[in-house]
Amino acid sequence: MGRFADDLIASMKQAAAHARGRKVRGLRVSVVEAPDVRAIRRKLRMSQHRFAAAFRIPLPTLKNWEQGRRQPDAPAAAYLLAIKRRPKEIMEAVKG
Amino acid sequence: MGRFADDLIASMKQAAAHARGRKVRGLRVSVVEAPDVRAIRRKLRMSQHRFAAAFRIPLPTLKNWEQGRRQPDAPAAAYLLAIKRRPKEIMEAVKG
DNA sequence: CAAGTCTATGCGCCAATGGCGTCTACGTAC
DNA sequence: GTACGTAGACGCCATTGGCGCATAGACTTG
Repeated sequence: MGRFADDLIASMKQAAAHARGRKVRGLRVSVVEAPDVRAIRRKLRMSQHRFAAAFRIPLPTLKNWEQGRRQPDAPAAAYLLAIKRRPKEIMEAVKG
Repeated sequence: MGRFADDLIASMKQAAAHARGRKVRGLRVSVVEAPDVRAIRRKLRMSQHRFAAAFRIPLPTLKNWEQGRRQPDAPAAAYLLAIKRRPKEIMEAVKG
């Protein structure tokens, strides 16, 4: 299987997990839809490593999100939304 | 005591908590210094309620941070850093 | 003065996440 | 072949996220 197939599978797992339980933290429901981290990253053409470094997200955490093993909590979801919409500005803002 | 004295006390509590244990999550140390949330918010002249809403941070979470009861995790710290440096852009980015 | 509103502190509670390490697997290049 | 970089999978623990409720000032209004 190629990369795309793997991605599809991963996405489906995420979708399944997403549809299954919408609880995010403390039994509640998230207000902001957690953006698709991988899609955002791929769009920026960055490896997990670089993406994590650029936005100061611990690599294991990013992996957890992309693999659907963990769900970004509310502040993280907001952060990702901001990254999605203004990647360059955010990258600049958190640099150095 | 006035508002400023209260703020000072709160800040000192935070400072104490900060100096005491530098662990952030999973026994490790944070790379990004967690910005002073209250300072950022005050600078924007927003109430906790509005600040939380504007940046999609759950109000209780914001309170925990400001009271020094909890420490923003790495992604949250990065988010706060971004907010500190480009408040308006971020606010715009996560709006709607 | 009292009543109501807004703002913020303090704290208990639970499940979920953050964060790390390790192992495995795939591709490409040397 | 071997080395390297990227990424998926999973175990583990302490800490946080997230909520609710009670309390306490400050400011306005009746």
